Amino acid sequence: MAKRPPTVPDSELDVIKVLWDREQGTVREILETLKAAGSQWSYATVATLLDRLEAKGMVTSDRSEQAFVYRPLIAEQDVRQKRINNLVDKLYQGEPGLLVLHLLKSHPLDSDQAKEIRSLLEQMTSERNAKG
Amino acid sequence: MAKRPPTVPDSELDVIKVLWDREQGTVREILETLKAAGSQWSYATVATLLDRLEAKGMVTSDRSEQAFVYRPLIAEQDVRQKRINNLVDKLYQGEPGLLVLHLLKSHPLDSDQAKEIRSLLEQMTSERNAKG
DNA sequence: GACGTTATGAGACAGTTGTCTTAGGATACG
DNA sequence: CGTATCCTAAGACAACTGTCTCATAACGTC
Repeated sequence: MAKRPPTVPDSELDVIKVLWDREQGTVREILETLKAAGSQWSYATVATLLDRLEAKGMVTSDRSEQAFVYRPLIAEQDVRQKRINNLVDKLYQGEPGLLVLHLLKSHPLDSDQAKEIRSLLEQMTSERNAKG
Repeated sequence: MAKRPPTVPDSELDVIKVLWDREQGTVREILETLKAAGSQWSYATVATLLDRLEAKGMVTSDRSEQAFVYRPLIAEQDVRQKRINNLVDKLYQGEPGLLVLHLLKSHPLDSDQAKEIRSLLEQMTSERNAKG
């Protein structure tokens, strides 16, 4: 039964997000950043999470300093993409448009974003027209 | 450490989706439906998944016939909502608009949907204007 | 060179998920 | 009634997640 492909669960996500923000960091630095944001995790928890991320090839570490310095190997985009695809496949019949519709109906947007979305849509439509 | 709130993992989701479609069903009926859609699960797997869903209060069962008949207690909307909220919180800074933007940029829509989205947006905008 | 500070390694442990086996009870039908 | 069929119960088991403890190794300081 084909081993499941590696995923980035929520707790690991919190850790790698710090790396996306600051490009790199040691366990302690990440821990401090997370603490500042309200996390209660212990040093060991963060270290374990980084280990697991490394085992999955999502981050690398390099020991030039006293402590390992971790750097992300995957981009936030990749994780977003995976999560979206899963959501769309599982709950929106593979139709991203349905998800968009649902989002617009159930979640209020601020008007800047509404504007941006509209102009993006117009742009897409005119491109399509220009081509077709 | 507060127990985690109940979730509906992917495998259970496949099962409850069948119930959303047909309102209710026995283990065997669900199994057959899933098989028709390409699943390889055994009878026992489906039964376990239903048990777990029931333990979490997501479905009920009622034995009037020979076999238990299961019915969903939660709606697809609920699960969608939870998954979206998680996605938006974890990867879009709590801003649904960012997710919409991302979806539009990275996933092509067919033009019917594009139209629908545009008109929904227009409607929203005019409502806002009418009110404000 | 002994001592405290920090870092790593190893691994524990419970809860969740994905999937199944097996034993035993109820049903149906000859 | 005996046998084949279908059902439920019980639980197994490995992989994954969420968290942590503890031993031990390296570093810097007096």
